[in-house]
Formats: sequence, C-alpha cells, structure tokens
Amino acid sequence: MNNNQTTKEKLIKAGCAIFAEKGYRDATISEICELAEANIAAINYHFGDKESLYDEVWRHAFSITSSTYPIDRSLPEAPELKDYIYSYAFAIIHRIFCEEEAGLFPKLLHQEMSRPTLALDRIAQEVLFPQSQFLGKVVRASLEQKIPEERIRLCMHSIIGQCAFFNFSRPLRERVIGKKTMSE
Amino acid sequence: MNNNQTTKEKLIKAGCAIFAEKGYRDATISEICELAEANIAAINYHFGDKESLYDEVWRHAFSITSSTYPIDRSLPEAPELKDYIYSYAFAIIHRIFCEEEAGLFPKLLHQEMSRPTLALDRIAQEVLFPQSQFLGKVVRASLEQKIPEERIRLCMHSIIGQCAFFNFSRPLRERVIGKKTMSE
DNA sequence: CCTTATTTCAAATGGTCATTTGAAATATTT
DNA sequence: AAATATTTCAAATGACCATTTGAAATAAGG
Repeated sequence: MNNNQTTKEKLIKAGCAIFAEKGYRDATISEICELAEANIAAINYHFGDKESLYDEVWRHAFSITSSTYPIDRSLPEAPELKDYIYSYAFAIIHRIFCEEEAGLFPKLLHQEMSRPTLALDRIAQEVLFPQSQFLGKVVRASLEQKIPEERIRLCMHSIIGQCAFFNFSRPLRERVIGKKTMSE
Repeated sequence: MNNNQTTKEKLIKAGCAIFAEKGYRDATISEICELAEANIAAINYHFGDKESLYDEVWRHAFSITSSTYPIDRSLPEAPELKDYIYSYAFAIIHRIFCEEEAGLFPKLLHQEMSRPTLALDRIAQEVLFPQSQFLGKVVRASLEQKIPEERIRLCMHSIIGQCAFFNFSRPLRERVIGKKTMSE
C-alpha cells in the first residue's frame, strides 16, 4: 500500500466515472479496472461481483454530491417558500453542472431512469423519496390555504421537472454547443 | 406473403418495442426476431445490420407519434400564447402516456438521451430542432415587448422541462404505483 | 529472517452477442 | 410447369463479456 489511494478506492472512483457514462450494463469490468490501473480480477477480489461494486459506487457518488451540494445549505433565517425552492434548485442544478466527482450522481441517476437496475429501488427509497419529502413538506407548510394534495404534487413536479431537465437534456446541449458528435 | 404484415414490417414494430424498452445496445437481434416471429438472420437480410434497422425504427416511431399527436392540432382560431403552449403540452404529454405504438417514440428518445448513438444527431436535427423552433417562434411572436433571447430560451426550457419530466421520471412513477419492481 | 496473510496477476472458462453462410423453402415470372 | 428470384432457416464464426483459478508477488507479524 504505497499509494495514497487503495486499489479498492480507485476501483470505486473509476466505477463512478464509467457507470455514470455508460450505465450499469454497458460499463465493462475491464474498462473500469483499466481506468483504476488494476487487474481484471480486482473487482471480484475486492467486491465479489460487478453488482456489489455498483452498489458501493452509487452510495459513494451520492455521498459526495449530497455533501458538496446539500439541498438546504443556502437558506436564510426564517426562510420563505421561495428561499426553499431557490435552495433546492441551486443544489440540484449545481450537482448537474458540476464537472468534478460530485457531478457523477445525477448522471448515474439518469442511467438508472432509462435502464433501471435493482439498485433503483434502493436509490428511490434512500435518496429520492426523502428529497421529495423535503420539498413536499416545505411546499405544504408555506402555503396559507389548504391546497389539495393533487395540486401539491403537480407543484413539486413543476419544480423538480424544470431542474431535472438540465440533467436529461445534456446530450442535446452538448450536441448544440458542438462539444460531442457521438458516443463511445 | 400470406400474412397481412410483411416480415420487414413486423421487424420494425418489434424493433420499436424492444429498442424503446432497452435502448440500442441492450436490445438484442435475437429477441427482436423472436418478438417478430422471424429468424435470427432476418434483420441482416432485410436491413443489413442492427444499426440500419434502428434507423428505420426511430423514423417509424416518430412518424406514428407525430401523426397521432401533432403539436399543433388542438389550436383554436387566432390562438394566443397560452393556446400554443396548451397544444404543445397536450401533444407531448399524450405521447408520453400513450400505451400504444405512438407511445414508443418518447421512450426511444429517453434511451438516446442516456446512451446516445449516431442516430441522435439525426433525431436532434430532423425532429427535436424543428419542434423547439416551433415553440421558440410562438413564444417570441406572442410577447409584446422585445425579450432577450436568453430569457426566451429559459422560458422554453421551463415548458419543455415540465412536460418531458413525465417521460424521464417514468420508472419512479412505476415504482411508486407498484407496477414494476425491477427490470429484466 | 522466516512464516503467514493479503493482494495482484495472466490465463482459462463458459456464456452471449452480431453477423455470416449456404442450403432449403417459398413466391414470382415466363 | 419449369425456371428464376426472393425469402427463410439452422448452424457456424469470431469477438467480447463476467467470473474463476491457482500461482506469483507483496505486505505484515513473530
């Protein structure tokens, strides 16, 4: 262990990058190991199999992104609804446009949305549900009148949708700006 | 040719369904042929290769979806901005929630957004660009004052984002309703 | 320094994939 | 109906995949 990073850590970081770019199924063990400068067998030695690595990967990715951009950091004293929404949108949008490691979780999420794996159930439960609960509580609490739940949900959809679209439309942005012309 | 559908047509329809569900890379020739009740070699015989089938598939899917739900059908005489937006949103949201063949194009698009193929360049050029041009023209034309282009784009982003989120959040909806618990 | 535990490695295994092949079956034309 | 063109088929090919294996290298402990 002469490096400052263990092989296991390097594998998780490499896994984050590759899984975020290609999704679970298209990411290969061998390219992850290559990026991590480890042997092909390293993943099975350290994690058991590809799926277990993936599990550690998204937990790591979320941990980085949620500590770098928490959804309730930029809140003033006695926040109003607009402050909550600003804080939420600020975090989500910064996560999406972040080009460091903290930017990988939204990409992983995007992959899960189009080709879900078993991990999505856990991500939904442990990450997305609490996050949307936060938004829901805030919206409900900040309105004077009693608003039907149906409208609350549409309201949340509107906020989340406008933020998340920056994540899902990425390839179009890249294509328009002329950054990328194809994948692979 | 005793059936009312040729093998080629059946392959395109089967391709639509499988590509929409799994994306280009995870869809296999053999499952498409199985669904189409055709031999493994049929795709190479009728289309040359997987990529050429895919090209015909998304064109077919878009043709069905855009004729079933055109973005300017439900327009009244002398439409105002809100009528245009309603018409646009109506079409996009109906496309997304359609469970017939016309519902497959948004799914194909979702797959392309997370794992783009060479086809995305063409889709962007031939489908998405004109569609967003329509919205842009309408927004610009309907406003009295001259609004900076930057704000026009944010405005369009807001409209498209709120509609498109129904497409990208599908797995979450399905998970919450309890329809599906995993894929494959 | 020797022994033991941990980590790395190259090669092998068995499965799946897109594509090819050439013969067989079917439809079309003469 | 014979000849020709088109379409279907089962089997083979070669590439790539995740995972396994057992030996080699390295680190840790006595």
